[in-house]
Amino acid sequence: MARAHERKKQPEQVRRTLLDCAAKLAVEVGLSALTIQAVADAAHVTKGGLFHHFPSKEKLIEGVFDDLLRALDEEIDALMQRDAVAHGRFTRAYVVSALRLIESKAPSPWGALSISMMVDANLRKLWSDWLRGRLQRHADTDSEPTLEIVRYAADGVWLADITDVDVALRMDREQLRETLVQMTVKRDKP
Amino acid sequence: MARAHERKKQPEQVRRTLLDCAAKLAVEVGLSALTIQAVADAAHVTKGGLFHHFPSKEKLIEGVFDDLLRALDEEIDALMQRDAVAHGRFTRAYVVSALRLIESKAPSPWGALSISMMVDANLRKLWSDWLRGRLQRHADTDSEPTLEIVRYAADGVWLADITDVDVALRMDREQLRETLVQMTVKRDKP
DNA sequence: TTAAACATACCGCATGGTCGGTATTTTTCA
DNA sequence: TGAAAAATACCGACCATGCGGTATGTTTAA
Repeated sequence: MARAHERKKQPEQVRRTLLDCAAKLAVEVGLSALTIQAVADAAHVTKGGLFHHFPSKEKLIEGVFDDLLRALDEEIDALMQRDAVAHGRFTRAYVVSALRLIESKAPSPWGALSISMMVDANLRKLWSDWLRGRLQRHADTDSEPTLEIVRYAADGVWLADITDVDVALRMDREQLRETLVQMTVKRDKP
Repeated sequence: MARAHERKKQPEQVRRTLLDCAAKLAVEVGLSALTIQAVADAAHVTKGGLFHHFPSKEKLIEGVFDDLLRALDEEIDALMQRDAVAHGRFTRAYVVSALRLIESKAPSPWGALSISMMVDANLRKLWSDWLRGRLQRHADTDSEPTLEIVRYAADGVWLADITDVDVALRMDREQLRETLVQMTVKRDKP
């Protein structure tokens, strides 16, 4: 098939640009206010061009979301590899990833997208499937009740952050992460 | 045709019906897909009639949301009154309320509304203010780090529920609530 | 009579999506 | 090799429609 070096025009490049622009715009204006036209403009493509790559707005969003999930997968995998302790390994990576996502100053598409994920049943399923998959994969190390609660707490922290619920009484991220991670270590029976 | 001898409608009644219908519809179709026309239809009123009571769609939603917050306030207050232990009293009520909201079979407006709350900056502020207010009010009993984590976890559980993220590996609500409540009791220094 | 509480009709407009056409590669095959 | 053929990538004008909102008329309670 494709044998020569890809030095000429980039056929797949436009699709990528579209995806990137959609993600970027989703951060700026929120997914609910995201318009196909704006994405096309940002990618220096007409609406017709966009619809050539994606059959519908829905599919475009799904594409962006897929990207995000893949990136999250990679990050979590990397974290888990560096973790020597088996018990709660995934949960720790989950917590750290979640906190890291909201810590990074540069607004990642996660904020806008994950909010919309909750609104859109389609995206919800993508997320649900992703999480279920990982949990099944790590059932041997991460199904302890305490670990579940820790994951829930991470979700809560993350939620509070992306929704800008800042109540000024909270402990800082550092402490929060430390405490949560601490909770994942197995308690020895006294 | 229209029966002439129907009881007169109280003026405030229509407003209430509008609010209720909006809440109900928000559950069914999601707030982002909620249309003013649908609300008016459901309340057996025309769009003009609706706009007589609410100057804009935004205000209508806000009205519904206000209702929810008031109801939550009442529930939490009631729970706190029945709680003899001071430490973590609010957090316990918060947890129980949150879990109860998603436990009730009848879908409450909380699901759809709180999802949209995250999307809409306006509603986010309402929530943020509400929470900050309560936390300040109970600063003496509910500012321990552990309690904060418990509240986060409650948020996470609630989030997982309203977003239908069902991963089949979770512990049941009963156990979850019990564990969380248990975490709110003050640990004696060993 | 008067003001509130509705109904009716209509508007502006943004938006997702379509459709026919065209330029540019890639493939086919004599 | 190279020219025809076909597939691909994109343009740009257009459409259908639903939506929030308004302007104004009509009924009802007091």
